[in-house]
Amino acid sequence: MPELPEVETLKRQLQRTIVGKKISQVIVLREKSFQGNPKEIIGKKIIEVERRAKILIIKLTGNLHPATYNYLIIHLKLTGQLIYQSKANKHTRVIIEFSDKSRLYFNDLRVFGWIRIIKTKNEKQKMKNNFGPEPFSQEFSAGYLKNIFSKTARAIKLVLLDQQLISGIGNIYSSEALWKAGIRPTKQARKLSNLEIKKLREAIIMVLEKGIESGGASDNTYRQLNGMSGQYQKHFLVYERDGKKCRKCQNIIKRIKIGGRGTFYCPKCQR
DNA sequence: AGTATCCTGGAA
DNA sequence: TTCCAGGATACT
Repeated sequence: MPELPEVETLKRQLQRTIVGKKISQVIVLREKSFQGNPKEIIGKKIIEVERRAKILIIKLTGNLHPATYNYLIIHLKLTGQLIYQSKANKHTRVIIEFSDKSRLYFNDLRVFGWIRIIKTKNEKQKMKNNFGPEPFSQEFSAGYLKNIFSKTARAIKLVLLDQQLISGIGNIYSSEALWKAGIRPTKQARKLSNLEIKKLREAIIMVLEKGIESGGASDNTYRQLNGMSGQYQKHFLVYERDGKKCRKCQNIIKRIKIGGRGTFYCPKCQR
């Protein structure tokens, strides 16, 4: 579930909570959830926390030259949670303990998520370069979208989910943005008009901003760093509203599948 | 471009 | 008991 707004919420909360702390212990309860040797990060301090697409990057002190750093890369995938000062439950996969005895719990019901150690800035940069532009960046312009859309016959919904083309949009916010822009999710990307592209770009930025303001969407497993739910699910425009009335035109919202993913739209006002 | 797959648990 | 789920990738 965690998409850009959910991961950004955690990034901001981690930044003001764990920066400066020293890792004293790493407990791996499920091998698959931690890639690399957990002993390698013991004794290291958290320098800063950043986000790229749906990934968290925690910068750590290195152990050789002062200018070398290590990085912890975290992908929450569908059901990952990062909770600070909680206690373990049956879905806890990794516990990171700091020297002040406070703890960060990585819970992940479906075990698709992971934590990974990256040892060089170069490797981190390479990882970051695999993603398309961030929606809040200058690069994410109508011109850029027009260019990538023109090259594909895929449905617009699938293009929005493609992390190599655009960073951070997942199943929830793609449905939300397409509804706001009045575009049918099945429409071929290359067939969008300039006006539709402009509207879609603005809609994407607006729904992601609203998501961040709401602390993310917690209709299911997502939680903020303190364990509390996000609130965006209370503001869903179309997502999970199948069978209900469209908020714009009162028509009934439909649910279909695109690329195997549940997709919600209004047949009347999304063309 | 479409489907299976990694896992677990809740809903149907 | 079967079906389905917010991500991403490896297949055909």
